[in-house]
Amino acid sequence: MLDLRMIRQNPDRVREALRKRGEEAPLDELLALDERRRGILTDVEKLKAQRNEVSDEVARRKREKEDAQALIDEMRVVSQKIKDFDEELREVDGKIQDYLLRIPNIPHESVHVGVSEDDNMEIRRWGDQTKFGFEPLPHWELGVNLDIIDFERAGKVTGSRFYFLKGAGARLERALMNFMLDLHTTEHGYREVFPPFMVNQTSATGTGQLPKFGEDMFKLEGLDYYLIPTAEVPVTNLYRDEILSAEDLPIYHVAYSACFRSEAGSAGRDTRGLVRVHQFNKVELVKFVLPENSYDELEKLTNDAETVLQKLGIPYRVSQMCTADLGFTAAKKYDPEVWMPSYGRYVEISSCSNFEDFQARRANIRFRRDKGARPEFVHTLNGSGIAVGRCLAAVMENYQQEDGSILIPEVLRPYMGGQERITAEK
RNA sequence: GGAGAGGUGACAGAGUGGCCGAAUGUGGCGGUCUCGAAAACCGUUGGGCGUGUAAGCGUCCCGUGGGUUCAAAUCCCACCCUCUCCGCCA
Repeated sequence: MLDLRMIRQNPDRVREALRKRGEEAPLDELLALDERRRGILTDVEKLKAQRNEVSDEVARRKREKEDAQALIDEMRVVSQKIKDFDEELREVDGKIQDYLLRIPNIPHESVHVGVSEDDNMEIRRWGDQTKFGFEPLPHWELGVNLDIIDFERAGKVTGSRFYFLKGAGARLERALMNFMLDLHTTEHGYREVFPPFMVNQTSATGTGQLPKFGEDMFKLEGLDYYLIPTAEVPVTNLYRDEILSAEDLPIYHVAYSACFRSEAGSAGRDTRGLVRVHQFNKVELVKFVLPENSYDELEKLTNDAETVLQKLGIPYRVSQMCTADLGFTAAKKYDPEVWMPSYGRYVEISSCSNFEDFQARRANIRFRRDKGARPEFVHTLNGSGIAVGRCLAAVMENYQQEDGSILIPEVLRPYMGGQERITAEK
């Protein structure tokens, strides 16, 4: 959420920034509401001041056993006026909140302008695209052949876009998760948290999923619980409505969670395999930092995600999102993308963003620079470190052998009981 | 799920209609004292919004949201959360 006072002071700057994202925000209406609100506030607060003063006088007279009836009658009228004003104020406030919660973040000045995802820019590349001396198979065929992924029975048991992992496949998934968590906790300084997989509406609003993107989440019927689309939601909301002290910062958290996405509006896309499913595992990195450090922290965060891919030996590149592809909440965003032989292109496997104070303002996460200083909003960042399901697919495809077996990357072998290769079982 | 108890400032804990944004204690910060420290003593110590260059002024906040009243931490209603006992359960 943007700062209303900032919008009031720089409406043109905000309009221009949003235009770069391809958004038209109805700022005039918002600013009119804001003016209306402040007008009401001035009036109603005057009346309240009067009421407070007269109430004291009533109390005094009662104590002195004097008559106060005239004052009481007078205040009855004033109180009614206050009530009317308050009601109007509530209404206006609600509308303002609604506007503010639907305005996206402002892109950072270092983000290049674009009109679609085609304008995203590759900024670096690691490793060579995997070459095969044979016709490589997509991971969904490899998985079925080796009987380590079962889409068909998942369709029976649940529905489309679900899958079972079996045997070495299930273990490899677990190995990836543990490898990532261990890497980030022991080498990159993140503290592990294991979050709830459901959150309430306030939390989903805090990180920006609501109110605009409710249909992307699964909601529990009759309850104020949403299945999390990413651990970003519970972990960022850890410190909602809190004032941290500057010594606490930066805070780095890493969290494993299952992620649930309805994939509304993506019917027909990536219908096969593990790339686009309703439930997947992800290891997420979340940071709370001082505002002046957040862009350095974004670079480090992205590197931390990339380290996973380097250690696994999977070729990848990093794209910087243009203004049109930042998503609702980010001021700047990098997407590490892995080489996926079946797609013949790089596929997003992480997304590393700096939200500046956009989420912190929504979730009211603040810090105090010094004792007695007034609280400021922290900057929040997060990035996948990394998506486990897509990573499993990338390992399978890039490490497949001509005989249909899959070589296990060195760093995962300790997590696989020393196993070096996945072959058909039985 | 059933029965009961409770949610007040950083923490502990008073306050049951008016001088209570809130006693007192602890902690924090500043000071006196001291070679220094401790102790003791003195002072100070929340957040939001509006207004103002600022100092300040005003207003709101005692789990949340409504209501009663001239006036609510205090009375009423609903909800949320915590704790205890019972039931169920991985």
